[in-house]
Amino acid sequence: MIANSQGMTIGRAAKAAGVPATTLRYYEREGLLDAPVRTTAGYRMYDDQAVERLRFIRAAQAVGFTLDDIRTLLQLDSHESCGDVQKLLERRTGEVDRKMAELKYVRTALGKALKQCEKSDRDCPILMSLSTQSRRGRR
Amino acid sequence: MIANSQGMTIGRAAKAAGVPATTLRYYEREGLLDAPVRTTAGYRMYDDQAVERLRFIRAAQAVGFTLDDIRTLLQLDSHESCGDVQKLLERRTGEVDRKMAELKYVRTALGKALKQCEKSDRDCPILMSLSTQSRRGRR
DNA sequence: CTTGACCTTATAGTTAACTCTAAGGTGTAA
DNA sequence: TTACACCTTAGAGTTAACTATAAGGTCAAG
Repeated sequence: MIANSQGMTIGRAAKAAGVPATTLRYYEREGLLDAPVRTTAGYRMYDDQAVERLRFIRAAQAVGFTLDDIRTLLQLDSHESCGDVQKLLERRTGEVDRKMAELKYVRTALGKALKQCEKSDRDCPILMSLSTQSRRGRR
Repeated sequence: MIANSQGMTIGRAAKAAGVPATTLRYYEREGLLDAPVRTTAGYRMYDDQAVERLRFIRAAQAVGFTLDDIRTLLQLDSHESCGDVQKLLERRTGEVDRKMAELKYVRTALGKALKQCEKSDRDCPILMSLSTQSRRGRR
C-alpha cells in the first residue's frame, strides 16, 4: 500500500462519518462524492475533507434535502452560476423555515401529551390530543 | 346520496387536507385512516375529524415519523398500554430535538452562504462554506 | 339524455435511497 | 502460511410511500 500518511480506507472513513461503507460507494457512483485516490491494490483512500463532505450530506439530508438537491449544490462551480445557487438556496431556506415550524408544533404536541400522560397514570390522553390538534402545513 | 349533512366526498376531503385523493385510499388500506361511511352508491364520505387526522399524519410525516410509527400511535387504545405510547413518544421527542438542532445548523449555514453570495457578486463562496462546515449529527 | 367531472375497484408500476449477493483480491497477526 | 477481517466489482433486490392504469359506475348541468 501507499502508507496511511494519505488517509483512511473506506471502512474507517465510513465509521468516522457514521454511515455504512456501502453508502460511500453508492454516493461515489451517484456523483455526490469525488472518486478518491486508490492504493496500488485498488483500495479507496479518503481524507478528512471527504468525511466532512459526508457529514454535510447527511445533515442536509436529515433536514429534507434530497440527494439530487445536494448533488446539484455540490456540483455547481464556485465562479459560475452563483445566481442559480442563490435561487436554490433561497427556495430551500424557505422550506427549512417551514419545516422548523412543523417541528416546533409536533414537538409541543408530543411534550404536552407526554406530560398529561405522566400524571393521569391511566386513560392515556395521547391519542386524543394527537388526533385533535391540527395544522396548516404540508410538504 | 345521503345528503352532505354527513361530510364530504374523497375529493373534497383531499383538497381540505392538501393531499391527493389517492393518498386517502392508500392510507385507508394501510390502516392509518378509518374506513369512512359510504353513500348508497358506495362513495366514501368524510367528516372534519378525518381531515384533522390527515393533517396530523402529514405534519408528523414532514417531521420524520414513518407511516408505520404513525399507525402505531394511532392504533393504540387510549386506556391500555399508556406505557408503550409514552416510550414511543419519549424516543421520538428526542429524535425531534436532534432534528431541530440539525435544522438550525443547516439554516444558519445556508443563511450565511447566501449573505456572502449577495455581496461578493462573483466567485460565489457557497460551495466552499458548505463543504467546509461540519457537524456531529447523524440520523 | 348525454357530457364531463366525479367516484369505485384491483393491480401494476415508479422513485429514492439504499442494501445485498456473488465471486474474488489484500494485508496482518499468530 | 493460514485465518480473518478487510477491500474490490457488477448487478440484483428491497423498502417506503406513493402514483398510475384499466375498466367501469354516479350525478348535476345543459
